[in-house]
Amino acid sequence: MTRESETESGEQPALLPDLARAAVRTSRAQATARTARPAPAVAEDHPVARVLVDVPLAHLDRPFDYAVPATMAQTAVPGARVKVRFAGQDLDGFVVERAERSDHEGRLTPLRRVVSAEPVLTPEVAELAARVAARYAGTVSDVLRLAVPPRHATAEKRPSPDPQQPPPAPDDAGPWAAYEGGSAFLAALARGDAPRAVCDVGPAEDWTALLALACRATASAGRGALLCVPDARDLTRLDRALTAVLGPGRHVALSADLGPSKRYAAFLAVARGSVRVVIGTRAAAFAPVRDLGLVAVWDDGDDLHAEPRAPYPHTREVLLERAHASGCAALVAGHARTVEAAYLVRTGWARPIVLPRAIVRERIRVTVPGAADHDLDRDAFARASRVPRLAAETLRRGLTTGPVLVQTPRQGYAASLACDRCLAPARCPACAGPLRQPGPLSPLRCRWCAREEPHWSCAGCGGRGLRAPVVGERRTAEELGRAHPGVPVRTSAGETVVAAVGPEPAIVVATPGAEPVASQGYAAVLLLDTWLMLARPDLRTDEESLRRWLNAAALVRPGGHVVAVGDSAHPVLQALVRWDPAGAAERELAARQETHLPPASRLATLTGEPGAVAGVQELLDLPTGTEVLGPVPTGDDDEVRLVLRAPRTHAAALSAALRSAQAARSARKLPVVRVQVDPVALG
DNA sequence: ATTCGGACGGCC
DNA sequence: GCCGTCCGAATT
Repeated sequence: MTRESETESGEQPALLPDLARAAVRTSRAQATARTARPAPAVAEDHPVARVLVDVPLAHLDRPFDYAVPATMAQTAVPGARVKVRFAGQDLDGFVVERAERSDHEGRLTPLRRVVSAEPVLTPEVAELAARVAARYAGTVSDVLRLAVPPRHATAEKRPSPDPQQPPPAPDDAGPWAAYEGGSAFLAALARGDAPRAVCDVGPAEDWTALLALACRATASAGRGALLCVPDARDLTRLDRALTAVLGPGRHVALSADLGPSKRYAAFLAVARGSVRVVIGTRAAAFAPVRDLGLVAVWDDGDDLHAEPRAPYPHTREVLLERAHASGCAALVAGHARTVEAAYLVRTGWARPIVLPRAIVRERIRVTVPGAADHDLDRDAFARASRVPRLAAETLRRGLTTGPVLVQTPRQGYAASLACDRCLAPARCPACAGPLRQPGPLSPLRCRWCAREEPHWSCAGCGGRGLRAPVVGERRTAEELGRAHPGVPVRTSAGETVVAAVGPEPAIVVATPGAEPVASQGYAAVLLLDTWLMLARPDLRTDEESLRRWLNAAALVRPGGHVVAVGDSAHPVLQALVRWDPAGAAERELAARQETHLPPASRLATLTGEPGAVAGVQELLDLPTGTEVLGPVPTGDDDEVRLVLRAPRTHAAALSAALRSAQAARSARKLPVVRVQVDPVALG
């Protein structure tokens, strides 16, 4: 600190004697120093380093040229981390290119220091970061912070393992053979081709085996594979499957919760080309896999794939960007098909890979007991609990042969009430919003319009009785345990997620997304209180509900039975009964097209102080056909949100307009706003 | 004449 | 963002 403040008195030459000339300023003291000292030795070959400096400012988000001192000629390689003097401070940056000359008019400041000669930012990833930043109207610096993990010097000193020979191609297509287009996809990968597919993975299927085989086929052609999953639990499972299919040491798992040292060591093994098959959570989408042959994403509807930090890129989009740029193969796989995946199929970019209907029917039977079941129930347990007779019987029968999964919505998930006779959600007569009871003795109140409703009666059946439908996994477990003495009950929810259960009979109560895998599949699966999930006031409720039910139901063993408790007329439950993820996604895609929502349109939101949002809006040079909605108060602080929608043909222009408006604001020292392109939720 | 501070422009 | 420069106002 004292040193910095002394620069003016001419101590800089003493600090960096051989660089004094390049670091010249107009001050007389330094001018004297310049003539007194020998010229700095600059690298003979490619003396210019183009550097991406880690500055958060939108208008400075471009490479800056620096002189390469001769001492750094060999270490300041493209991809290396460096320290540079920028705006009077020492900042981190990456060399992206070495050049013979610079377009910069003025004198080039020398690089201050090469932090490490390890080329951690490969040209492909630098290019990817630029494309992702452009798509999401953000800065390259922000993307690089997501793409390159923090350095760990000790991990860097250790060598990475030697690269291995490609494994042999799979002997046969294994589980892929059952799928229409499955064997052809696998064979194309093994040939080193670049097939692109959307795969609706069927029920009672080990998806990790499918993905591991795709990796092996790709690796057998001598190419790299990159596969992203939503969370650590999926990663552990996939890790095991890859070890089984590829053998040990041929792949690596990248995830933030490895800790800094292991994480960086794994990253380096990838960057150095020691390992060519990479699996990981969302940050791994940027992994510098050599000679990329396949990118794949599992369960792309899971919102964990949406990065919460600016510029909020989505794993699927990052991977597809890589597939576009490198021309490699791509696989979007899940039990559910997202609207975005449906769009890839619709445009012909990807081919669908599906399980023939006949095989689906052999593997699973999904039933939604009609409302009549509830009325006819004589079984006191079935009436008192939320489990109609058919579900209770399925549970009982399942328990004679193995574990039964009971999915129940999370407590407090949608704290609305339901009619205790017909189970319809209690709705406000004025606005149809969900009703809730703030306290045990307080009157009902609408969550949307806040109207009090002391004399409610059910619009459907006229019933006056209410139940608090959110029983929660704990009470569900207690109820079921009492009804089945001697059967072990296990709960998996929230903090205490159970990864797997064995084949012995047990009641496994889980909240959505926390379902343990059963080693031999569940004998049966019950989905309780499905209307609660559907009652969530969210735009993507239907898709998200179906995805969670398909994921839970898929855990049955072949020939297993699934009972979903809810309104059998509801289109989402019908899609579940028919096991039709593709049809549901196509219908949703059509609806989104009509309402000009992504993926058929490009949507962006601007959030911030009203003045800042208005300021950015004024600077926007929007492409023709852009709709401007709002601004509308968000309810948080004093912030407002502006929504922009452009036809897909103008998607790039919309992002570009946003970026340049933000840059213009930033250059004028005015506050920028939060920009989200195609946000997962509008909230 | 000298010092202080706030605004502004540039950042290689 | 931060630093350096410039210029006007306050201070000796």
